[in-house]
Formats: sequence, C-alpha cells, structure tokens
Amino acid sequence: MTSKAPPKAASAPAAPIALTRKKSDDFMEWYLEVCDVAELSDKRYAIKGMNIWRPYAYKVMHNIDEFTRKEMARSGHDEVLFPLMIPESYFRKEQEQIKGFGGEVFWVDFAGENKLEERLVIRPTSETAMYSIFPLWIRSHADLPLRTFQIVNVFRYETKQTRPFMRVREIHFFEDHSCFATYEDSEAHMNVDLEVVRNCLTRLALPYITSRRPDWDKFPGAHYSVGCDVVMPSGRTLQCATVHQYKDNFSKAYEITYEAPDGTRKNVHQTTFGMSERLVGATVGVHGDDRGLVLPPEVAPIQVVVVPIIFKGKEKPVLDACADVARRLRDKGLRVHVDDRDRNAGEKYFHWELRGVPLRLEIGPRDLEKQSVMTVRRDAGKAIVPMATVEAEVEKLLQHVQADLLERQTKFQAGQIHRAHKIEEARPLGGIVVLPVCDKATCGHGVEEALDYKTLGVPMDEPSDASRERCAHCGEAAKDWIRFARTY
RNA sequence: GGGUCUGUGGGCUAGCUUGGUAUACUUCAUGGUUCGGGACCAUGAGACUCCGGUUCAAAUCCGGACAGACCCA
Repeated sequence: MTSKAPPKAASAPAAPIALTRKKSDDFMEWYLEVCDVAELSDKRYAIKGMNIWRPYAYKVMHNIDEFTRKEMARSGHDEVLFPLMIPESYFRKEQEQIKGFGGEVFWVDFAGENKLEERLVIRPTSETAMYSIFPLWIRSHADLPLRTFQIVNVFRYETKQTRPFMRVREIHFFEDHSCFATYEDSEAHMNVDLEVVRNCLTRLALPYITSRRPDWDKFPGAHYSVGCDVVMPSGRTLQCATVHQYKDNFSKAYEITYEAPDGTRKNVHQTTFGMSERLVGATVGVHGDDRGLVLPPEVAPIQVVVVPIIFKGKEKPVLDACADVARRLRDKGLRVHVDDRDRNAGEKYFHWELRGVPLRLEIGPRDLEKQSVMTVRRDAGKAIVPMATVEAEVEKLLQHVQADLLERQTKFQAGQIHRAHKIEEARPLGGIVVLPVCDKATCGHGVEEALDYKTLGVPMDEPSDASRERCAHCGEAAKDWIRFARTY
C-alpha cells in the first residue's frame, strides 16, 4: 500500500503517537509521515491527489483564510463566489490559458445520460469564469477599480507525484481578481497585494523571497508574474503566493471595457493574486521537527494545552486549578484545551508535541503547593511561572515562540541563498543559487538544464543589476542576477 | 511520456513458492489498577482492493481494472 517503514527499535511501540522518521534524514519522508500521524491529511481516498482535510489541518486552513479575509477587507476587496463549471467556449477565449492548462483540466461531458452539447471545464482557476461577467459589471470608469476575491476549490489534473498540501488535484485556493482603469493603477495594486502576502506569511512565521518569473514560466496569459517562494528544509523552494500583472491581455479577449470620462471606450487593466493550501504545507515543513509539528501561535488551532498531573486522592484540586487557568487564558482570547483524558501525562506530552501545540502548561500537586505553573515551549525549554500572573506570562511566551520561529527560518533561508558566477561554482552549493544571466531565454534554459534547477526569476527584494557580470551560460554581457532552485 | 515493483483488520505485518480453519504486534472498546516524559492486567471488536478466469476448493495460480510506491525522460 505504502512504502515500508524502517524497523522500529524493539522497545518503541508502533503506535502512531510519535514519528519514526527524522526530518534531517529525509525531509519528504518525514513530511509525509507527519501529515499522516499528526492527523492533518488522510490520503486513503481512492483518487490520487484528492486528500481529506482532517479537522486539525482544516482548522489551520480556516485560521489562514480568516486572516486573509481580514487583509482583503482592509485593502478594499469584496468576496464573491463564481461557479465551479465553465463552458468550453468561455475557456477557449484566451488562447494562452488553453496552452497553459489545456492538458490538465477535468472535463464534464455528461449530465445524467445525456452527452452535453457543450463540454464544461471544472475550473483550474477562475479567470475565464469571472471575466465573462466582469464586462456586465463594469461599464463606466466609476465602476473602477473593481477589487474582488474568492476562496474556492480548483481542480488540476496533476500527472506528477502528488503530496499533501504541496501538490494536489483539488486545491483549496484563494484568488484575487481586480480591474483598473490604467496600467499605472494596476501596477500600484501589485504592491497592495504584495503587502497582503507579507502580512499573511509573516503570520505563519514564513520568510520568503520575491522574484519576477521569467517570461517562459509566467502565468498563462499574464504580462508578467511575481512569485513568492519559501525555502523548505531540503533546500528546495515551494511557491506559496503569486501576483500577476495581466495588463489588458485578458480584457481584450473578454472585452472588459469601460467608458472613460472623455467618452472613449478603454480596456481595463487587471491583476490577480493567488495563494493556496500550500501555505499549510510550508508551515508544516518549515517549522516542524523530529517530534512532529511546530505551529506558529497565530494559526495554531490550540495555542495552549493544559495537562493536569493527577495523583490518586488529589484529583479535584488539580483539575479545578487547570479549569481556572484555562478560563483565565480564554478570557484573554487564547485558544486553550485542557487534556483531562484518563491517560498518562507522558503520553499526552507526546500527543500534543506531535500536533505542534506551541505551549504546554502542566499543573500538579507540587505546583498547587507553590502556586506556580510549569510551562513548556514546543520550540524551546521549560520555565516555572507564578500562577497569579499566568495570563501575562503565557502571552509573552507565545509572542516569543512566534518571533523565534520567524527568526530561525529567516537565518536558515539566508544560509540557503548563494551567489555564484559560473555554473560549475553553483553546482555544489544547493538551495537557491543566484547567477548572472543575459536576457536570452536559451541561456536561462541552459542553466536550468545544466543544474537540473528551475528558474525562480529576477530578485525583486534586492538589487538585481548584473550588467557588470558575464552570463553564466554564454559568457556574454549579463543583464540580471537570476535565482535558480530545485522546486516542489 | 516510458519502465519496475506492490495491494491482507484503523496502522504495521505473517501466510503466497507447494491452493484447503488467516498470524503477531499496535490501535480501538469495556472494566479494573495507575498517573511530573510512550504504565499494567483482563475481556472484546476489527482484514485478504475490485471484476473475471482456472479449480471440488483461491489471500495464494492466470488475465484485466483501479490505487499506490520507486526509477528513467
């Protein structure tokens, strides 16, 4: 059914309470195991790449979605919901989209026993659905800007290996589609969207790099695309957000026009911005360790777990104290769970560490005597804090967890980015390599092939001018520093 | 896109060569005894991927489908 696990140590029970894989040994093996054992994703559904969101993972996704909604409201976007199915004729209006997605969409040919006169596409993304209606919504310049988004599932017939959250066929997807009167307005909106990306990913304690994708890898139909990539522990990158400038490419195909103040008809300029469940994959992959998940407090379904240490005859005072602490923390708006199951304390520790709860509190008879609480950070050590000020102490500890996760990954990411001048130099470096390349597509492809890396693009978050360098592939005058990496 | 391999309780697995009552551990349930880092005892529940073929008889042999894993482009 699945690959065999390595033999376990004779003394270690096989129960799925802890991991058998080490993250440092083989990242992807570890990732797949943690998705399974921490009850994030159930892959046993009979269709490849269509996995079940188990409650715990879905809560993380909900937390991300809710924050995204707040960010979109803050930046003036309205939420909409367009149909899942798209008539083939709509889909075919923009030729680049067909080329880009034609081979990997699901088609609906039948309804009941009847073959449909016109086939339907299950949306791989919603441009063609939305842009068939936008012309009806936009008539005058006063209707602009139109800033919308939706959070829906999209479907792509992946042929490559699928992995939970990182590469699936049914994708939990966020998409912002906005229309503007001028190219300048749409360019300004690119920065609005990039700010949303920053706020969302920072909340997940995920640093990332921003690169302008090469023309051959931009979104089908886009004028240009900006990718936000997170470096995973293996040194490969995971694209977690993309912001696209469509210019008037789609508005010409779909005739999305408005009447300008001077009475002329003009095409709108459009941008889109997408994120997906990959944010969950990145969060799991980046922060986890050999004992399981480590969730940033901002998105953790349970931020604090309270474990009562029960001794026979002393149950009630301990349980009462746990309930009291939990209530006080909830009053502060924290997500708290008291694990009062009839289990050994040690088993509970493993259980919640596997699930990445950022902070554990232990309260037993000894703590009651001293009026203290034992705190254990998921990512760091233990500390005893006074019962009287537990709310403030817990809030402080959670802030430290959040900040330290971001800082640790920021350092890791910095260590994974290497500048080089020649392909041979770049080969042994791993991670992301940045090479000077001229503007010929053949040279970009040449580097990709020589290294077996993909092009991330031109850095947008640091200087990229390489005009004083030689192209790493052809040796002629270079144009930009370009990032390359192995990708998921 | 091409090739190799694999499908047995929720998980992991024995049995398959040589066809005949399906094994252990774990999980789960119930009861008891416990509880500061995976406790223990007792009782119980739970499986041969699907379709077809061969046969008195198929987890086992044959064909196909589906699903999964790995390798190569």
